[in-house]
Amino acid sequence: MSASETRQQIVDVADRLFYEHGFEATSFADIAKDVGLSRGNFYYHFKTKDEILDAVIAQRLANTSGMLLAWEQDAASPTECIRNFVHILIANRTKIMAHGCPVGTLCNELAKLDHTAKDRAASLFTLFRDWLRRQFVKLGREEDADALALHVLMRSQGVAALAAAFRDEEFIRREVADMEAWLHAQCPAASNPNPRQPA
Amino acid sequence: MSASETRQQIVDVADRLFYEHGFEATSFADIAKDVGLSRGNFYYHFKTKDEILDAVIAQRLANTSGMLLAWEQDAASPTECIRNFVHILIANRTKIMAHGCPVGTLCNELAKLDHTAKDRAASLFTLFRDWLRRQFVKLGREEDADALALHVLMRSQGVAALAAAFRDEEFIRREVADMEAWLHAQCPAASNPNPRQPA
DNA sequence: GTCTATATGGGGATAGAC
DNA sequence: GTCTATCCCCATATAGAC
Repeated sequence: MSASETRQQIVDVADRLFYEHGFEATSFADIAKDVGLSRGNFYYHFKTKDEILDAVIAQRLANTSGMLLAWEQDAASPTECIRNFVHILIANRTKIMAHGCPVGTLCNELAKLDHTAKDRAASLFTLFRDWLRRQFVKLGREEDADALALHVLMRSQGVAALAAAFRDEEFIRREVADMEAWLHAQCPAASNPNPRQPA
Repeated sequence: MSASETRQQIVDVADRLFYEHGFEATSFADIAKDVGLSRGNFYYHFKTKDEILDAVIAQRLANTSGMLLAWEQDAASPTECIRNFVHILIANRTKIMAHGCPVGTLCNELAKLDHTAKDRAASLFTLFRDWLRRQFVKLGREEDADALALHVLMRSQGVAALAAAFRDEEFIRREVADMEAWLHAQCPAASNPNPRQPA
């Protein structure tokens, strides 16, 4: 196998394990085992655990950027864009109930560890924040677009946190519906040619 | 020093360190150092790290119960009670911006570790949930009291998570004010003899 | 590029002196 | 009740053969 392919596999596995069990609790041996690599060979690809974390965050930033850009190109309206974001909670409900929000929990852990990468992890939030702000600007809410973006982010974080604590799928669906109602109330005049049902 | 005093000191220090740095990242040596105890002597008071965690959670449950009970006895109305809860975000803003919500981040970590104590940590949420539900019942919202309670909890979790990621105090104050407006809209007929300003 | 073997350090936990 | 000394395991990280 080529070095780049192996490296990619390592990042993919590390990404998943960091999400499922946390950064600190995931050992090199865990990653190597799932990739099917010896611990020794591991260091050919990554010198330190922090290097893997950097690669994982970089990949998440790239994937998230791509996803948001695609949404912006495909969605019929800014409202539809924001709805897409909110519906991540339902689409990923199983994983969220098991492990929480991938971004929120990582930021949490790195902040407690006072890890050097904590700000880069938080920049994942900034990606969503700026993108949401842009949607609200398009909806004519220039003045409080950033506050609205943070409000949507805040709600999704709260839903993910409680959904994980209580393992309550009905709670997720209820709060997503409430966010859609809130969204509609924020921009009542917004065009909405392709309405989607709450669940 | 008596055994019970030393034990209490250990629990207090562990409580703080678990909050500031997380459960796993806090070592026996860290706790012992802050208490002024040798690692060896430590095991006279607690046999395992999980025992300390149990004691910390038990203490948090007791303290929280006491606080909620006192609020219920002192507050002029259920609305005032809920407002007290929401205002924890402002009262503890410095610590929240640094380390997040003590309950949410602990539940998070224990869930990822699949720790046996994760459900007991989540019961801290249940304490708030049941208490909030009771307040909404008093306000005449029997039918959806639990959903409203979860909604308030959800918002406070979301605010704590983002406040920690962005270190934004203004965001906290804005969202607390928004929650108070929401609360007022939920129970417009509720008596409110002692209104409190948003900040 | 992949392996085995190994160095090094930290953390949980124990034994036993005082 | 407190201490020092120590054991054991696991995790990061390295060296060097293949």
